Amino acid sequence: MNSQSEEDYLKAVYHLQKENKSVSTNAIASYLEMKPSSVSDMLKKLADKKLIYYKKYKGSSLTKKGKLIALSIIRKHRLWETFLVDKLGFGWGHVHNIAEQLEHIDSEELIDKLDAFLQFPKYDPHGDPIPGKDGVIEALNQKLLIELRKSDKGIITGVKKGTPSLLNYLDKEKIKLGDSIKVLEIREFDGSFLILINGKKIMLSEKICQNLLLETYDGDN
Amino acid sequence: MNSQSEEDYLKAVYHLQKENKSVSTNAIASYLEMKPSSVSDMLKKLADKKLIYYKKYKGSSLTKKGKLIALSIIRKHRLWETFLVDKLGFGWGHVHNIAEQLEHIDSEELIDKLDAFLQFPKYDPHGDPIPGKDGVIEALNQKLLIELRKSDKGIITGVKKGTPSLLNYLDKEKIKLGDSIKVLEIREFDGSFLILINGKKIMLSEKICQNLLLETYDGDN
DNA sequence: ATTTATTTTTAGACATAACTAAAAAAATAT
DNA sequence: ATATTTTTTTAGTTATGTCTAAAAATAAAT
Repeated sequence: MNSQSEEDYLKAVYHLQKENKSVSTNAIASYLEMKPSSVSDMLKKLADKKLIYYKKYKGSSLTKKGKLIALSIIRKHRLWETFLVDKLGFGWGHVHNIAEQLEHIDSEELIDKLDAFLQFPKYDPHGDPIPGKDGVIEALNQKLLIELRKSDKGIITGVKKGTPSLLNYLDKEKIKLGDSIKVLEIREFDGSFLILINGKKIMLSEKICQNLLLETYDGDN
Repeated sequence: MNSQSEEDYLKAVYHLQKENKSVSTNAIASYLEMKPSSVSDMLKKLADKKLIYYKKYKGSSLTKKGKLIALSIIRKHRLWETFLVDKLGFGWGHVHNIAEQLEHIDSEELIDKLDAFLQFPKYDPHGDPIPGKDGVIEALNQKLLIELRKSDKGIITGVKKGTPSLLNYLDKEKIKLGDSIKVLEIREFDGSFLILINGKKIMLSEKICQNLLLETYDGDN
């Protein structure tokens, strides 16, 4: 068994690791809000356990074993978030901290039964895919709204950084996962987007567009 | 906030503490499967935090504050057990260890919403009462021995008035808390009871029977 | 190519929460 | 009443996981 702390580190490396590139000690430290020296210590320990590859001064990356553990934590996190929103009626902005605790509960049977209770959801309330028992995670074809051009269409599937202020804003504007949008116009001078959503025209600032994830489908018409 | 460990100790004292009597260090140690020296250390800490009363060599008991915390943990434990059995389909024998972990999740909002989701259950799957938010717990189903009828069974849970003479008498007869008894016969003329306890038949006067508390379970056979 | 700045690691300190072994207090027995 | 046993506490050790401060390695700048 791995400690809660070890699990947090593995998850951090997983989230920071883009395309198998190794992750710097400082990046992990700032992600976890800890000092780099603490991270160094832990990396050594995780390397001893063969959960990460680690070369002094050269950063670290997950081994197969480490990645599987990270994915199982993420699986638990996202299933619990789904439970909190779908069953207990939490707003999607309020569940992260609680799921952060629940993800460390140790019982495979519990997660299997929770999964069944939720009817084997594929995505969590933020639109992030839920890894399977076997660690297989669906990489759906997501783009940031900011990457779209005029006339492109898409379906909102998630947010890049789920800060409460963003989530509250989306709630207020009645923008939710699954909504279809079409880009009507892009303003040169401030990068803001005029979009069509639920039959209404809405202005979204560049900042918002940098954080909205969409599944795009070919939108010539 | 209190650590998981501190919460476990408070819960242990709560469970061991019958009628405000103080609990011995050894009793806590054996309940938690730890060494008495470890318990001593922790008792000092909990006393500093005003969660228990503690006099060296004299045992410990919960303060009002400590008792409220213990009850809130028990509330969480029993709500989670109810969830596991009623919603996830666990057998009631399999839920304890998982609830033991879940009870330490820190979020009042979570517990309130879980309570509502379960439709404010009064008892957990083992039949134990679930304390309310305010720490009010329904007294368990205790009866005086005098209220039982022929063939009834029960487990001794306490005494109504703990006078020395009564306690001495019980000691002499080797009657202690937790002993199972069965009513064999009730004598009309003096109200005395003939009971079966520890495989032996014993006569108990009416006076004694008016002071012995039992948890009864259905005892037709 | 050296110097300077940044990143990372090491070394040592601290808190928590457990342990063992020994001392002290309380309870029991002679 | 004293001796023995049991219970409880103290003192010192250990493991985990954090920290600060200083040293070492790497990266960036002149």
